Amino acid sequence: MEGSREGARHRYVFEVPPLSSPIEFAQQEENFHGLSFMIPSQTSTPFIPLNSAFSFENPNPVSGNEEVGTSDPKVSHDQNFSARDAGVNSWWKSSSMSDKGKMKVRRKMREPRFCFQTRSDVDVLDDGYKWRKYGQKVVKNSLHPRSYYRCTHNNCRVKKRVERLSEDCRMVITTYEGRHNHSPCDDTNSSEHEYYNSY
DNA sequence: CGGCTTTGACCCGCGC
DNA sequence: GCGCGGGTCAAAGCCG
Repeated sequence: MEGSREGARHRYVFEVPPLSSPIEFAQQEENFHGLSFMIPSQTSTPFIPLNSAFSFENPNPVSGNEEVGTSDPKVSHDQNFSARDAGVNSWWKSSSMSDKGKMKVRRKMREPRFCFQTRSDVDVLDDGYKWRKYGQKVVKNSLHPRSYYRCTHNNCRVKKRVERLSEDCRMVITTYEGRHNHSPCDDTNSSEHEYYNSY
């Protein structure tokens, strides 16, 4: 089962706001690097995050408490999808493990992170990258478990969390963390430049 | 057979 | 100090 691949076989039902396309928003947010991987230059697998809620995280948080806001009040309030529920713990952890079950280095991570909300029948949206699931967890205030994915590309530590809204199981919250050091749909070819150097 | 998912356990930060 | 909640690991099993 490969979610990301499976996603390509399904049709997403995005709710497209007529005015503010996430794409446009994305292109204006040059600073936010994590987003670039959401917009593959090749549209062979048309992943377009045309969702009703699309949010960025300030890559340079003022207080250290990153806010994950969304344009959808459902998410930011009802679902409490704040920085805390978006997994603030992950910022403190590095995946480098030296020994079995022992974290070697734990430090605040400054990985770019953003989340968005889509209406989809599948959990894992096909964004052109290959993801491997490494965990699933039932979280509080949510009827649906949260899934944890990691990019399978070599040395790419981008992670994402996927969870469904408890009140509307068709709505999927995807939170990306980190940025890819390679191109989408290009796991085998190593052209790693355009998404890497400007952050 | 290799890669992926599943799932229970473990670890850590935070709130009380 | 303790318990809770969230994130990650890793063994086992599954599947192409």
